[in-house]
Amino acid sequence: MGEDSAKTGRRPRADSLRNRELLLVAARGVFSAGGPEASLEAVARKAGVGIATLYRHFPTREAIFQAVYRREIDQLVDLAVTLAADEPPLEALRLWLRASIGMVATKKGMLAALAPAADSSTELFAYSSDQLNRCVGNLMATAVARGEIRDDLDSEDVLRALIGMCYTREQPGWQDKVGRLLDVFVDGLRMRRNES
Amino acid sequence: MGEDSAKTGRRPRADSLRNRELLLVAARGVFSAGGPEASLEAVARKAGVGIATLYRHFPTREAIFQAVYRREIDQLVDLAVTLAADEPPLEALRLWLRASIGMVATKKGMLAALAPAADSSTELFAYSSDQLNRCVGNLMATAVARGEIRDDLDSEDVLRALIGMCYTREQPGWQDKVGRLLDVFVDGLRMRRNES
DNA sequence: TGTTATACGGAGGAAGCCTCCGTTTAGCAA
DNA sequence: TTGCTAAACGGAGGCTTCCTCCGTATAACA
Repeated sequence: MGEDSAKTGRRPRADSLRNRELLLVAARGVFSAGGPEASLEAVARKAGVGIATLYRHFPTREAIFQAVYRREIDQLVDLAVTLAADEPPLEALRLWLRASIGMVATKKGMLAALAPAADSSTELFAYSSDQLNRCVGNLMATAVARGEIRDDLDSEDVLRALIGMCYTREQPGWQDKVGRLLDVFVDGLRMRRNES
Repeated sequence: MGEDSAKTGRRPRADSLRNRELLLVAARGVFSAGGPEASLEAVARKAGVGIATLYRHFPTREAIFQAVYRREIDQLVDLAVTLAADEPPLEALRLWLRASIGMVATKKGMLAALAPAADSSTELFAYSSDQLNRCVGNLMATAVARGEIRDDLDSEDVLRALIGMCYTREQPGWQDKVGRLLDVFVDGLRMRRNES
């Protein structure tokens, strides 16, 4: 598989990289929709590869979860940077929180799934908490500096609100509902200045 | 099945009652050991009945979980009463907490398993919280009245300690470890009077 | 002791888990 | 380009679990 080929100096095969990518994308979709119980065969099917290919890239259920989750975190970090550059501070925060809903959907499954194997996953969990706090903290700091939002909350408060809202039981369409709740929440963060 | 036979006035069959009992006992054992993922077929095997019998008594996975859990709670309530009558207050509390470990082992699985179906299970959850708090509260009150333990903790604190300790990751033999931790905790509750 | 509602057991089809193995293909060197 | 080979691929197949259906057995009642 990909990692091993590094030993021999030969470049990893293009199809291997491509399939790994396809699997991660498929897994994200499947796990977000169906939780961590979702079948690995469904992931392979959605990715359009054989089941053996999935197992070759990710020997255990946990392995593919971790890979998906870590990538989600990294993408959120990138997104935070992009939004901070391109959007007004408050809007950046709002958009970032909305984008995070999908991540929490995946993660919710992860928490249960990762529980058995403590070692590697607690490390990943610590890493992710750290990264997310940093993102929210930066977005908030900018908005506070511009006087756009109140300054008496910290990043952990906001993250807690996000996660708490996502725990509204998963009816069909829950992600939209949470999105709306988040908009209201962000609106509540705003400094009231000169409103009619 | 058992419930339905009430409609016709005919008494429920003895074998039906017996099998239901066997299934509950077996399920308790299987779920405690293996979490809620444990196979229902394993439960039926352990109970020595056919798989269809299990499904007849408990049409869904959730149904058997709820039945097991509710029974656990009720047994703990009874145990609290018995211990309060038969043992010195502090010892009663200690023994009750130790007995609770098994319940938490079952429940840990339940929380995850019940999550999908919110309605019935939140009711059960509220019921159980209430019952357990009452038990601990009574045991503690007696011990406090006798001056055996400190009086600056309430029943929720102690329950939280119990549950928190049980979340030490499930290595083989975790129940024993938690038992020892609990003993230490209970020892910490004691009033220090005249020790050498 | 006979009748019948009731419950029982297990076969069996569907789906998932994971492994093994014959086939294909991408990288590299000639 | 061509050929070699490590590397990756797909899917069959053995196993387990889920859940249902149905023929058989038996407990309750008359």
